[in-house]
Amino acid sequence: MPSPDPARRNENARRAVLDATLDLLQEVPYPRITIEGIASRAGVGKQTIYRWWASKAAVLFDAFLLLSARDGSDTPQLPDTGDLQADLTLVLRATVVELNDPRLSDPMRALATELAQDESLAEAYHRQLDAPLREAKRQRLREAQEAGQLADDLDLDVAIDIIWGPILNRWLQRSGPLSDEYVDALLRTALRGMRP
Amino acid sequence: MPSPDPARRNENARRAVLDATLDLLQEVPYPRITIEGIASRAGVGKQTIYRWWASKAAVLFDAFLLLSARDGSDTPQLPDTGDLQADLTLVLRATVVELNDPRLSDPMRALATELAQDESLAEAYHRQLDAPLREAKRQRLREAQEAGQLADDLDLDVAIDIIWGPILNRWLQRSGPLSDEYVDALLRTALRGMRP
Amino acid sequence: MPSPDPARRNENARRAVLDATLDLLQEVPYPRITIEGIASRAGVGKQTIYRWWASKAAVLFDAFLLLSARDGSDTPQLPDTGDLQADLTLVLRATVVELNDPRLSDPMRALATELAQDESLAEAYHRQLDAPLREAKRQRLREAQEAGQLADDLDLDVAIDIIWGPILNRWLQRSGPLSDEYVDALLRTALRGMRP
Amino acid sequence: MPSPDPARRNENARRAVLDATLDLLQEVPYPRITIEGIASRAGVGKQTIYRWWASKAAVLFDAFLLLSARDGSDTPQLPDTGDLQADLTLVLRATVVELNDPRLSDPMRALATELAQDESLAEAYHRQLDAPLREAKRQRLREAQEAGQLADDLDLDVAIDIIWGPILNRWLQRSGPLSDEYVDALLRTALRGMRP
DNA sequence: TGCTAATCGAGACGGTACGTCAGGTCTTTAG
DNA sequence: CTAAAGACCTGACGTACCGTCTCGATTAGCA
Repeated sequence: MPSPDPARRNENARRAVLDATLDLLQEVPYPRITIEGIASRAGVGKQTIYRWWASKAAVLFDAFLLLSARDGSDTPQLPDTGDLQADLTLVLRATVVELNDPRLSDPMRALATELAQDESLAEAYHRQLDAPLREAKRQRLREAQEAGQLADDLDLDVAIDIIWGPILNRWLQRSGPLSDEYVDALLRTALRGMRP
Repeated sequence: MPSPDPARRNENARRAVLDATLDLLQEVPYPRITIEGIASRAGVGKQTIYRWWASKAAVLFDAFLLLSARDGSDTPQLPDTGDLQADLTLVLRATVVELNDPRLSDPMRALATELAQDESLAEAYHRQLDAPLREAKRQRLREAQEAGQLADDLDLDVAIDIIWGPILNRWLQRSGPLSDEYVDALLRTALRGMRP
Repeated sequence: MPSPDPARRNENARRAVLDATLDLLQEVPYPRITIEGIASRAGVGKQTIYRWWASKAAVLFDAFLLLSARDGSDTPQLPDTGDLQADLTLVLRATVVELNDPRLSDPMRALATELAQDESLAEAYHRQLDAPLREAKRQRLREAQEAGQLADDLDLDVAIDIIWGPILNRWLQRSGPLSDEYVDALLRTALRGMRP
Repeated sequence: MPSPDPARRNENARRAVLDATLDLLQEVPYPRITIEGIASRAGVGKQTIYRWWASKAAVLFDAFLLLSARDGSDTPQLPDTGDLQADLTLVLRATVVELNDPRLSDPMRALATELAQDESLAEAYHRQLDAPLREAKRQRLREAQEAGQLADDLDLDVAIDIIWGPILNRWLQRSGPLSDEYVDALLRTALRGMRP
């Protein structure tokens, strides 16, 4: 039972599957999306999906890779005007807009729930999708640290968690609305703990 | 088509369903648990489940209510030795132990993913399960605030999010290990931003 | 588990069940009639049906008894003008009209299929419903025999089967249309074999 | 929603279903046979049955086609020794043996009750199963007619009904035992009416 | 530039679970 | 104790998808 030869893979079919998945995510709640539905929407045989992807979650994941490659640059970067709080306010407010937009929020939720259930998928996610983003955040904080705006002994990964964790948690668990005021209050308190 | 009369509900059947659900959660990953499986394990007809619960998630939710009522007291409370950081360290370390224990972690993950997908269930969760816990946290912080250990203008809900959000997010997204060191580093930075 | 005491039986409930059954037979094909449907239509508890009847077929049977008692006299009789062929033509044409009328044909079909499947019900049918009718037929033939219109050695039960069997069979198996012409042709040939 | 492509039909599955049906008919009263039971006995998915057959009755019908194709020749024929009464006695006694044998009688009863309830099935039955048999009967009678043993003006279809109808009716309605004596008495009277 | 082997769309297949319906039993409340 | 009501366990219904499989009909890489 040899695994399929990637060289012979039909790129059209691959794109059709991922596009169909993204389309369906706009129309149907993720749990009700089926492999058969994706195949039929993509005009593709079911076997073509089973040949190249291990699970519905794997398709979803690749669809996200495609989406990210589409609108994000390859090496994401946070703005750096020198004013950390202002820059983060900008970034987090933009994030909040995205998280409040069903077109982005629904697919993200789908991926998030798959990550929560599937350890190996979570690993792939953190390596391929989250890592570059996290590195950009870390880089921005490092620059602030080097500029003396953050404490020298601050653990930057903890800092990232403190800044982004509350928002992501509030979003995913629906524990409250995500507003600009919330972002401001969060950043005010969070950053206060990080200054020298 | 009248909805069933709660007065005639068989408490034995209700308990059997919830117990079976909790049992199965120890054995089978939540997505592979089925209504049929619960019914058969509970020695109950499928219709009895469909009569009283709207979905598998609703059963899961009630099972959690039962579980919480079982080992948590009715009005949870955080320890108060006067030393906020020490108390929170204790609490968070205990939380981390729970989150690292599959017996608790797996069911919680199941509920968390359902909350992420189902708005009305999330509402019920926050009202019935999360609210009392959150109130306990708020109460503990308020006492610290009144004792002058926290800034007067601190938004306690934001504070709660900053303290617990990073941990829950890291746990659910599997973005990194949950260790005592992480708890300590998190609390150190988080609380520093909240002091007067 | 004593069987119920017939003396305490509620006649209203009994009639309501049988009437509901007859009503439903006008509206729904017999195989899709359910005990629950009868009970609900009759405004009667399911248990009341299960207490007094052994099966849906038993209810059907009693409904027929009621129906027969209603429009047939207690001791049915065939016309006797002295002209056997004319009398039988009259009777069979009337029978054919009934068998072509869905309002009568459908319930009869229902009973017929139950008889074919359930030996004890068939026995009850022949004893309670068919016997008087058959006796009337036998009586009419006997009179013809005594009047010298039929052979002395003719087995009257065979004669009855030859006269009515083809019609009933054609009706139940739908092997052809039931018309007056068919009745006439049938009677002509059948009776020719029975004359002295 | 196109109907399935017969070219892709799996003959093994088809045979397994029909064989399983015939097997079950030997073991379980027809009304208690279920599609699930057939599927499981045949080692076949339920959907495979629902894909190719419209109802349990349709499966039963095809099983009968198979059975008939098995032991009956393609073009059945009645014996012709020149002595019509002797030939028919032979045939009807054989029929009576079959009708008294549960292995044949039970499935026939099942089909007969379905025919009584389902007009389109009855049509298919008469076209595919009954017609050739009836033609053979008609042919045998025609030859007797041409040999001057039957009246020239005899309607052969009525004659067939008079000969076979009483037996089938007595069998299906269980109105009396089917014995050789009954066959003889029946034939004696019936044929007497048909001679020139 | 054909050969040939893998991929492709299609969809039948053996299964599992779905959510519904009804069967027959049991319990509750009222008369 | 009967009866209406209806919850209960059971099991079958007919449907939807699962993941595997087979079927021609393209391809795409090698010979």
